Amino acid sequence: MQVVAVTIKDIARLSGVSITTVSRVLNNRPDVSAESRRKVEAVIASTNYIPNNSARELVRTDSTNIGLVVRGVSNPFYIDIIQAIESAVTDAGFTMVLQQIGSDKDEIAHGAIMQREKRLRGLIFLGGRFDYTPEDVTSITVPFVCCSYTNPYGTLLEGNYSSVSIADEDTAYEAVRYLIEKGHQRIAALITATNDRSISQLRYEGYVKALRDHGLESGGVICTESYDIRGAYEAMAAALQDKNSGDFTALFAISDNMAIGAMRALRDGGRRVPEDCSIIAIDGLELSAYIEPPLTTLCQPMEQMGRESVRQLLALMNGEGEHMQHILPTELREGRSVEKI
Amino acid sequence: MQVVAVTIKDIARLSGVSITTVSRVLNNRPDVSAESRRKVEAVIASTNYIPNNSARELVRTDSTNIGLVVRGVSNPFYIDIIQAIESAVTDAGFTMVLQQIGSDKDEIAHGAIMQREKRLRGLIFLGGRFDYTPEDVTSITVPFVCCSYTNPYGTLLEGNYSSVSIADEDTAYEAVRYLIEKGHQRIAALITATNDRSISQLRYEGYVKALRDHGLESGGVICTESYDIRGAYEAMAAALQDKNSGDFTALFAISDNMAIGAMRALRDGGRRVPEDCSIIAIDGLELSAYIEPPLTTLCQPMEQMGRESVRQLLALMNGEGEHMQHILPTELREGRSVEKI
DNA sequence: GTGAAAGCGCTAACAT
DNA sequence: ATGTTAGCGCTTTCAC
Repeated sequence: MQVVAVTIKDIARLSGVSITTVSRVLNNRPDVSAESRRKVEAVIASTNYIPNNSARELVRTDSTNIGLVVRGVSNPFYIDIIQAIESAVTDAGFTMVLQQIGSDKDEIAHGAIMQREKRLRGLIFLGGRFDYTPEDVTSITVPFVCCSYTNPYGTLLEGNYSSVSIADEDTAYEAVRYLIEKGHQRIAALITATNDRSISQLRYEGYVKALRDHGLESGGVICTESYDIRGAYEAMAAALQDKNSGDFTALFAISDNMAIGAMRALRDGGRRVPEDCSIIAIDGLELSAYIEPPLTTLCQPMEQMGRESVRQLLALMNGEGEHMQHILPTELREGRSVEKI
Repeated sequence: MQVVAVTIKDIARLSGVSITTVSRVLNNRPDVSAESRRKVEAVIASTNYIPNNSARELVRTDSTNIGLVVRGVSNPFYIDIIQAIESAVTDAGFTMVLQQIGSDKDEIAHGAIMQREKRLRGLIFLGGRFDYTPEDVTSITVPFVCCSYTNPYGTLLEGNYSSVSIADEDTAYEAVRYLIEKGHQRIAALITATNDRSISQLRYEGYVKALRDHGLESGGVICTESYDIRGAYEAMAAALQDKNSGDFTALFAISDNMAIGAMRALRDGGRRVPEDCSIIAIDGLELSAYIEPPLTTLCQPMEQMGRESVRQLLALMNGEGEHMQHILPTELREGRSVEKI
């Protein structure tokens, strides 16, 4: 099955012109006679010739590649962002090169490798770590933008990197305040961990602050193993078994996905949603509006987040923009998962 | 921001050895003295040097790349398959190169290009067209496997290509028979089109056959613009407005996603699920088990489908296997979306 | 309008 | 154990 590749040399030989002329045809250069062009194109078509990209990239000094490193393959929240980024990148005349990596991998290292391999002009990180050090960042020598997260713990200087995200802590605060305004006093939180330096931690901190500002005790903090539905289901099911937990009238979940898992566990435990337990979440997946009951959630502007990341990156690439932390607003989408009590 | 790249030559110069020695260190060859290796590694670390992959791939004759072309970016059904493929490919010592393309794009053309650019040893197509011609296929000169679909209309000879999929028509038949066994007589179908040569058409044919075999009339065929939730919602909502439609006690949806959209539209139209309308679908998304009511669906063995595709591909690559159409079984997962009447 | 020749960064004989 | 050398397939001066 080993096929001997057709090269530019073969095309040149078969069409009776030089390699240079073939190259010109390949790159749509004007300085080729119609006659030569026709011959070369005919040979290319008949041989199924496809230029070797490695060779092209090796010799070319410029490129139009923008890299996108996505951390955490199966996060449904990313899909719309990826599409927005892809279309914005394409609109700007660049090519998006996507790389997915597991949540246990280091996106900076991958980005650095990709930058060289693909001769990237810029990089976007989607869903990355929070604790970059200035040294980490030096391995990336092209402009980059953090999309959907920022560097809240100040391990980077604000003027030294760019990000586009929501205000996680504030958004969580708003979600919890919404529940409080609906009369809830015992509000539980469904998170991954209180101190894992992740989005979960930020949203948890918003939850804590909202409770404190309103003089409320926590209705329980339920931690999951993972961000997925099943993890949320199991954590909630376990919490309901626990006699010390479960005494809450409302739940704040850090993601729609986790809210859906928790909702099922609540029902399986004999609690109705929202009659016995209200639920609010953050993310705003399209799906969440279709389930029963429709989930009340704070929507991230995914489309805008993607486009804004690209806009910022292009500005940096052109040497125009300053580094900045772009904070986008979220929007409450009321479903029927929260009830006034 | 234009950074002059560090090359192997610089590393050689800075560490006082030849380029070859650096190359040996890079490729973990044994024939380098500990001393040289140490020096080279130190220089590499201090310069953040990353080998230029284009140059490596250009000169290498072999590669360990297997390409995966995914058609239709946002299909949630693919995510588990992709992960299964990735892990199987990695386990076999190969690297998976993923490329997503829109449903309006031609995966064969992309695969052909990718094959050359990435020096692929094999290709897997996930979610492709049904109507390949033998000529289309000639542009792919490495072994390939069609995953999740096959070539049911016989435009290819069976012994000339490989595929791993479910029996779409039979599975749809089974779904509809399940509804019939539950006492339903007026069963509607939610599909994209009756004759678009897609999975939708195959499943529609299974629906038609099941009705015919049981002497039933169709309860209505509802066609959507697209495979997504919203498209299904709108199509169903429109059907319910139509006085001539809507006279069904059960719905067969060709995908979980579409079932979820339809379920919402039914409820918004004042119908309870399953009391007023039962629903069954095909796919078996994890999510579908968590919604209310849990969706009754015929699960595709996504994990197995991915692994089997890789197994078949590796066999072809080794010149061992024969071309074959692998048909995997589906499994009924009963939720509570179907009621006996 | 066309071609010869240099070289992109790297690997792999083939010396030594 | 190490270095010298010849290309991989392509683009790009620079002549003509």
